[in-house]
Amino acid sequence: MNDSKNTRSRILDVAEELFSEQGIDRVSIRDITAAAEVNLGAINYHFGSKEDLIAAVFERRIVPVNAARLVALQTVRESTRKQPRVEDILAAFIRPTVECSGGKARGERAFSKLFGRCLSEPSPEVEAMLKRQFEPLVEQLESALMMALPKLSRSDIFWRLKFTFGALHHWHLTRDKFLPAGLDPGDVEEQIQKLIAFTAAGFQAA
Amino acid sequence: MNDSKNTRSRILDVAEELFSEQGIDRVSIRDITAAAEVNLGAINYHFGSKEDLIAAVFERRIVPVNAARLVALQTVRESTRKQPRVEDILAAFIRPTVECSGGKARGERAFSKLFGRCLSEPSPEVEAMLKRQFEPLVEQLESALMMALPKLSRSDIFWRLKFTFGALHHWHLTRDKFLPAGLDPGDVEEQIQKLIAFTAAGFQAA
DNA sequence: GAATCATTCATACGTTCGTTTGAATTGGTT
DNA sequence: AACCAATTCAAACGAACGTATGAATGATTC
Repeated sequence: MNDSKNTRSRILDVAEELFSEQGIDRVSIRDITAAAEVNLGAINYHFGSKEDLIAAVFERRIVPVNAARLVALQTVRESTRKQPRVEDILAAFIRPTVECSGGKARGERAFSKLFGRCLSEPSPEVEAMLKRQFEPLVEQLESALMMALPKLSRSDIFWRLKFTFGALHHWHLTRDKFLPAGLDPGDVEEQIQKLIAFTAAGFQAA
Repeated sequence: MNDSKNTRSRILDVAEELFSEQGIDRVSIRDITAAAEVNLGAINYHFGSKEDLIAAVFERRIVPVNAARLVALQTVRESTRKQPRVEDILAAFIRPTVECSGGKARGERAFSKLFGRCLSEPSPEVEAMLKRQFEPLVEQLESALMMALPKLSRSDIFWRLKFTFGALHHWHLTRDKFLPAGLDPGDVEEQIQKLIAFTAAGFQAA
């Protein structure tokens, strides 16, 4: 068990959790190193700078998620010769964001919030990274949706996809917040099905 | 023309624009006072602290918007004896967020981004303020939606409303970002209609 | 026109931030 | 045992932060 790897990955895990909980700007590298029980200099040694750590934290999650999305999308396209189902396309887009979180418990929640937060982080570096990571995915998504919904204009596809992004990420970000008392939130699978049903119906609106 | 009022409102305007553009945590009070061309001490003098300024900036916009939403919602309920239309309820929820922005141009964009940002700000103070400002509105919204869609469970209403929140706020936050080249974004009215149509269809999903 | 109040101003305080430095420590190789 | 590269460590750096202070300035009232 390499000790360096331990330090590095412990920093990544702690940073992910703190970023998820408080947002990037409210977490100092001293917060991270203290919680990870590593030396203050460890972040700059292993990652170079705070910005590089931020990129590493987000990319560690987003890269495999978007890769899984592209694979799932390709599967949908291949399994249907003519028109893919909207639900299947949206499921290919939505499901990997929960399935790639690995274990459950608080690790899952941290990832979920981190993922939800990434689209609302005001940092220009994060925004540039998002654009890079999401561009090919959005392209494939739009193309698949145009096949599934040939009546829709490019503009309609674009905006409805944006609404879907918003619903998905807001769900990730606040799924354990603002819960009214006495309402059973149900399990994750239920919530995902609700989200897919909601957005699929939105796409199929007249 | 009271000079104090000028300073106070100039601070509010500048703070709103900077918060919208960069997020709360990335804007220092020195940024604000410099852009507003007022003295560094002006913020602490007029508002007490940065936290109080933040609250003032958000509440100045959210209070009238949520008030207008409640009025519009009441109008919908009164104009229909039995079942209100889902589209009308959602319009009562969505339209005030653009109509209360006052003038157009960059002022509107600043308000729009500020509004989109408020739900994703990680500050606990902002979150507490949101809960206070949105609780009565959400109550009315859920009640009206249950009348319009009696087949839906409370849980369904809750989650679909959350998805709607996400779509609305993400639209506000990024409506001039990630626009693909060669796509006419259309005007605001078009986009709102698309959003209402999308979410209304989502609510009416089987 | 003197006194009183609200506002503006320049300046400084203490804290926290990201980063750097150079020495100490570790683990593996010869 | 000696060496070397990788890693950890304590300490310090300058910059930026929110806030506080007391003197100047302006307007209002008597």
